[in-house]
Amino acid sequence: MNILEKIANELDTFSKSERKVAEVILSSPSTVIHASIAALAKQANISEPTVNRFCRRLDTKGYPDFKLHLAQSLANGTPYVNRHVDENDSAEEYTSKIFESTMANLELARKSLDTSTINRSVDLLTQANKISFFGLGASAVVAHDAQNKFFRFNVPVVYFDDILMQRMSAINSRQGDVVVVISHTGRTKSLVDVASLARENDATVIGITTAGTPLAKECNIVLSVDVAEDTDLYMPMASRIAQLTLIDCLATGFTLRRGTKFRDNLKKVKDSLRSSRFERKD
Amino acid sequence: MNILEKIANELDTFSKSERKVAEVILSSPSTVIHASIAALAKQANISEPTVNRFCRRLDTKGYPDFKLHLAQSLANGTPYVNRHVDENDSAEEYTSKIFESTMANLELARKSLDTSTINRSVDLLTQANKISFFGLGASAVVAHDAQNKFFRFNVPVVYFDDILMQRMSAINSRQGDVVVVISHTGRTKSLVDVASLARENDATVIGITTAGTPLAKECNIVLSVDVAEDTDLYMPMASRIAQLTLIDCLATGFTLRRGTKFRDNLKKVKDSLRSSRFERKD
DNA sequence: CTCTTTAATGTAGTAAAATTACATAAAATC
DNA sequence: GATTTTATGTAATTTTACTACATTAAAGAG
Repeated sequence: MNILEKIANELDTFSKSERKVAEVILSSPSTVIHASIAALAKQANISEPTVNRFCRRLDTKGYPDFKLHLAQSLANGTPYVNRHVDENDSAEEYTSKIFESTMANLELARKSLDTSTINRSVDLLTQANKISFFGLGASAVVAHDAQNKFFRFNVPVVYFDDILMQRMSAINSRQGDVVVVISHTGRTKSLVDVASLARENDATVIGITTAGTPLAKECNIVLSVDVAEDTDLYMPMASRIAQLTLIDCLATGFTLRRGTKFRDNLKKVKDSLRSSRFERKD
Repeated sequence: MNILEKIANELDTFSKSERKVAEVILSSPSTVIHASIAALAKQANISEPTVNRFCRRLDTKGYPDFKLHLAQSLANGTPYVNRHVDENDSAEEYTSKIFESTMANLELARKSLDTSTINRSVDLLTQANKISFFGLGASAVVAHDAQNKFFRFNVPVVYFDDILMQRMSAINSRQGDVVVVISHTGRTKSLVDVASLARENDATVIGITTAGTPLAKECNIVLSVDVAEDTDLYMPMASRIAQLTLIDCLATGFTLRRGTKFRDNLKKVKDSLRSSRFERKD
């Protein structure tokens, strides 16, 4: 609970002197956070230890700690939460809600991610002869993005959002190839099949999906991304953003593993685009 | 401005020792607010007065005052800041940094977005006879995602990441069509051409790009998304996430504008996928 | 009402934390 | 390579917070 509210609540459990301090604090908390214990004691016409005792009574370590709590109360923190868009929301409102829930979900996803698994995946990706990214629907977008990133690394990389191409590609895979299968639900039959086909052909299968799903069971490694389901809008939103950010992590891990020289190469790739662009005038 | 963001922003104006303090603070701000100046100095391997000077440089009265500001920043929503990935980062570290900068950039993007422009764009999209999404490279991914979303709305929607198809499609557009052109830099020549062609053919052109760029000048409406440039890694990361979230907003605005009955339809679309999936057992 | 007990508050001293002044080292400039 | 400027550290000082103890006020028992 907010410490200011707490003071207001417990006002009648305080002793006479403590109440004096409370009054001063409640009347201008923003002044108090910049005052020393002596200044506050003087303003409330009580002694310094009384202020100190007052702070302890409120479950803080002492006066400085109390001021910290007070400062936080004043900043009226609204942490990002998953607020659902409402029927009558204005553009302002639904924009805020969407951005905030996206952030809240990224936070969630980050906490659920296992970095050692990311590390192992990066290992496999750097050693791969060929990398394939498969997804359907919203996850196709993620696969598409992954291709765009890994393509820059000058490694053989393909992406398919077509079931038949995915199957053919999976059947043609071999030891040393890495197949990344992306599906939030982890229940899309054809993708589960593709994962299983790829494994039968000795490819390493990395799944970007939810843990415990049929797809997860077919994979060598599962990168599970937990997000709150966006059930209200009937289309994938936060899940794919989390997946894309995970792709960023894999790509970044890849470049770090490859060392400095490799990154100079990336710069070249970027620079090669220059002639297709209008010059910057500033 | 939030003091954490400020530290992150001014990171390169700091001296060697000051940067050490900054790193420690950024990596776990919530610990710092409970630490004494001596403890912080020790952790950063520098002397106490250096910490003090660091605090003053950030326009605070001294260390205790600095902690107060820090506490407020932490309460104030995001402790997320844009930290660059470092050469020797572990998987744990770069994952955190990437997720956090993505969140920080989403926050930035949200602030820079003009909701009335979003509202106008939604107006145009709901009234459009046909919607086209064009992008190249990383922005092609965004266009791809947009198609995936708007397709569910049962409106004529196309997406191209092929210059020729984009041109042909632009030339065939007409009054009442909406063309959404996506480019973070806003300087990709062929996309600027496409925007211009579409306008010559009386289509309405919405640009998802940075304000003031050549592309922005060719558009009827510009949805500008400001993010800190991710110059260090030579590939687009945060910018496309912000663009995708903007697409979510447009799609959400679209469904809200269309009313309840329309959303029942969305549910049908989602349900139609069921037979392609394994049943959930729980 | 007075004595005893308990709780509340204050005083003075102590410890800890932050800051200052100065010295030294490192970097930048000539 | 010398000189100036800037950055950093050491040690002393000051400020701030806290502790132990003393005093006072309040509550309860006879």
